[in-house]
Amino acid sequence: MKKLPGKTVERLSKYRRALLYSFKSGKEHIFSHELAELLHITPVQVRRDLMLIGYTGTLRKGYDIKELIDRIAIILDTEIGQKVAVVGLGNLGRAFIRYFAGKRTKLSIVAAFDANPDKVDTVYEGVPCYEVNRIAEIILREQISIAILTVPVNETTDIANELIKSGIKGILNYTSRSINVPQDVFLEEYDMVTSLEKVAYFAKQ
Amino acid sequence: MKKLPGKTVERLSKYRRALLYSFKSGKEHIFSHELAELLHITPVQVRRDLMLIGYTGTLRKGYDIKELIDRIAIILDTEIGQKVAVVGLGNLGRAFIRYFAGKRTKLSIVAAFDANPDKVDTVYEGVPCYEVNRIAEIILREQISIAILTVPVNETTDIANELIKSGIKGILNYTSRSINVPQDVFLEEYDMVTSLEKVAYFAKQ
DNA sequence: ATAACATTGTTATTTGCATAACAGGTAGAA
DNA sequence: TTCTACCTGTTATGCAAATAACAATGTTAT
Repeated sequence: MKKLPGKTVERLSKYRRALLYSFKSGKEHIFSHELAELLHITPVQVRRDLMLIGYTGTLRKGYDIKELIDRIAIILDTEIGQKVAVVGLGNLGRAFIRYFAGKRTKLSIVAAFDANPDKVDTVYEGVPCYEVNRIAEIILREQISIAILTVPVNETTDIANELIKSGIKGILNYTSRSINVPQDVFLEEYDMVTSLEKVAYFAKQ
Repeated sequence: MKKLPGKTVERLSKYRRALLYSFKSGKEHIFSHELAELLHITPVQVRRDLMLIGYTGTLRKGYDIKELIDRIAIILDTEIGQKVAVVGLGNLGRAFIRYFAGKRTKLSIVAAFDANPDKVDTVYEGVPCYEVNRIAEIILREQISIAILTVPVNETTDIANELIKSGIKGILNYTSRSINVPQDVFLEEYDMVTSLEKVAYFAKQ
């Protein structure tokens, strides 16, 4: 399928979670305005997104929740799943691991890396922590395709290059240092401090 | 001054950090292409942003780093500073507190809240943790205007409403449940799981 | 002196995305 | 039946932001 807009992909992820929640509570069909309300967006936005993935509802009942969940899974997931590594086992890295622990999704965190010897060779929520110099080895062995980068800022560039050399396909960079990636590596950067400063700016006066 | 575009505000935050870093290493002037390189954006973008805040460089030396830092501070900061609360002292909340601990900026985290009795009345990195039912009281007493929301998903809505009732001006919501705010409250939402799923989507094939 | 160059500041164009408008269709009521 | 109400799906418009194009200006080299 043709690549979808990034924002649509983000919403699909959110739709799915909302739908799973509704489905668990026994609901079988949902209207665009109901789904929209859960995400605080407009019904038109919902219908437009679903149009893009070619899913079509029924006029009187809206969308079949189970079908739609499956449809989104076809778009977002891969058959065999994707493996993820957390690089930097600080508070942020642990937050990620905790969230995914025990959830059986197609995304699984299978390794963590840290420079601190106290953390190396421990297991956090089922995820083993390796020494950072083993990145290439473990990524290859475990077939990891995605890395979450939560290391201290001055290590960012080196670690990022190591990840790229190791054949990673996607990086989620939470450090405040922007990184460079080749065209075939997808990069998403998010800076918590910047977000807070943005909120502060718009919250004043 | 007229409100700036959100994206420009975000970049101003990043410019400032890069500039502070350059200034510390002894640099006094910087060209748009140098600043651009640090953030991995284009020089045009830099100049356009600086045009919007009305700062003008010199033709041969580029921008005066110190002056520019001060100029950005006028835009982003307030005279007396803004106080921030972290609601939910989990891994994510601690990550935020740690980052700001000891940094003397105009944004200071002055309170944390948590429902867990083991955490209440402890101090993390200099930030006292209060029971969640004291939100209104502490926000008023400490004149807190910004809240970072990192509570478990099912508590999100109630806590958000409590914050709004208490007169908060900006909320940074990291839970996966979207919230509703009145017009005069600025809301920024970020969902780490969605971001990871987005990276996974674009990283496949 | 003047041409070539490097850099800033501004205007114009393009792009991606959200919003709005509307066309189509089915169930139920009158 | 026929009308109304209420959905969905699609096309059209508007908006914000990024990119591109270009005008202005001072510096250096010839």
